[in-house]
Amino acid sequence: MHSDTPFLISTAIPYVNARPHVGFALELVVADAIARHRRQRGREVFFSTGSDENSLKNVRAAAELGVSTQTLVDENAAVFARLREVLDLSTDAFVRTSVDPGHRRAAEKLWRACFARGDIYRRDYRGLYCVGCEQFYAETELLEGRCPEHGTDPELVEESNYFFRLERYAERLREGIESGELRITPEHFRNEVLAFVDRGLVDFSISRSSERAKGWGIPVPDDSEQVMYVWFDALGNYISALGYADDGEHFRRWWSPAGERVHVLGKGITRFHALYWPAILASAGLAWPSALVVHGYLTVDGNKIGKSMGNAIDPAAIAERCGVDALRYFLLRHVRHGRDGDFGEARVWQCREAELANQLGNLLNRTVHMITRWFDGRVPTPQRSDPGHAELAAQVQGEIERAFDEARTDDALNALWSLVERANRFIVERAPWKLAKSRSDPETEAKLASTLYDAAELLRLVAVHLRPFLPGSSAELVRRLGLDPDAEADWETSCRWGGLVPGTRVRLGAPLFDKKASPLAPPARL
RNA sequence: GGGCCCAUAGCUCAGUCGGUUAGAGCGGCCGGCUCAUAACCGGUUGGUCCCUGGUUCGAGCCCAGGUGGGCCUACCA
Repeated sequence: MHSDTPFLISTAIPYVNARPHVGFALELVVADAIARHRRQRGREVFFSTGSDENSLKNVRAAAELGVSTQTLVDENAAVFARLREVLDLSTDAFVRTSVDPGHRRAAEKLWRACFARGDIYRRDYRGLYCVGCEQFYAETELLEGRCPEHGTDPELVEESNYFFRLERYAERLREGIESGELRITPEHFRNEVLAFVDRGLVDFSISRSSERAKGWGIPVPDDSEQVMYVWFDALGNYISALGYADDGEHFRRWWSPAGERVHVLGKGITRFHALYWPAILASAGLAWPSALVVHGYLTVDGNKIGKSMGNAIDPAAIAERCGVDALRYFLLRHVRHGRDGDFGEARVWQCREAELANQLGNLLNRTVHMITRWFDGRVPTPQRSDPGHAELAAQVQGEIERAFDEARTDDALNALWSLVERANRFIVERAPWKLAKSRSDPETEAKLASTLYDAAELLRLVAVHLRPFLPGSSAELVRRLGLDPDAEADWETSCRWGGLVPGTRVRLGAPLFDKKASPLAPPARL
């Protein structure tokens, strides 16, 4: 893989009818870790996110609050955009579908391209429509003829909409997914999509009457009576972020078949990304995404997250109390890739204390203290490093690379943690505090020096690998080891054992993860 | 109604192709150590593998039927 191959990564763009909750923080953080990891390995990365503002749900939410739709959307989009700082994200673009001029033009251009291909046609449609839900229901979905959400009688609505010829792309989609042209991870979501294709794909509606949409949304080109179905315009954000509307150099570079194009999304919208979106792209003569990374949903203390449940946790509040890195750490290690996971502030505190403070923070502290005390704060020269350490370094690097290839951040962190565990065990085995009592013996002195070098070098490797996950803590770790966090380093070189130069001056400092910060004393039993 | 996913230790989860005594981390308990943030290290405790039936010499794993939870459900087939 050439280092100049472009790597594009995106999150889905959420509705902004309410404030963000931790579930979306998971998606952002997973995408961010992947983006940072690829940059670290020398790739050029473009990481985009944004907000889906043309949804009818936003219109409804605004009406309930008695504010204009644009006002609601502006305010909430700002809160989502602020997550960049709150969650320490490395995003390069934030697309706002209701205000970015480039987005509207991109959606129009995409529509026209599909239309020119003959994949968009008009058809009469009649269905049972619930005004409360703003959506159509099949008869079988109704409960005793009534809306399952509201218990009201649906209206029989008849209108003419535009449709996309999905059926035409069924075989093309199946082949692309089976061959891995479009990778879907984890595999069980790929299987679900293929099973869905097997049952037959039918054309889908891509517009609504302007009246039903309350005038909100992007008008269909050359037909002001209709607005685009929100999914058509929302999916387009991935290319409007790159400047598709102007077909400039930036767009051609990043949405190029030569690079990688990865979408990170929640399991609920897999179908839109695995079928509708590639079909639209194929119709418009554009490349497909190369991979979909599908994540599961979070529950909170075992309960589904919902506004009506009043348990929509604000990720900013968690980051404020526990620290961004503890939140990122929990989401990236303790929520398994592609699976649902349970979130709770007590869980974050618990792993912050047990793993971040006790295992990692204390490892740094004890190592720096010993070097300061016995070697005047300078990393000693090792006579002979433990040969197992170079081997471990290579093994961990390989495991992390393989895990990231499949977006398994949890496994990558597990692999990384074996370095932390190894270092703590190694220190106890060597018992440097005993060696320090017989320093007049050259053999003992050499052993002491080698022991502390190895501990510090293991910590350097931890910092290298921790960087995509906990960028702030990684940088601080690097500073404590007396190195420059901003120094650019080649991936292979930085992963190799022995990078720490003897004589480097380490720095004492406040605990990396201060346990006194925990409000939960004692930590909750889980 | 249909499609799909999940269920293994108190908690979070591994468990390969069906193969001997079902594993890890966290928590609990006991011990060691004193460099360190009362941290660290070792040992140990802990199981109705959701239920019922089937296939098999042998099932956590395969098959059928249930139970519980989750996601999707399109002009429906």
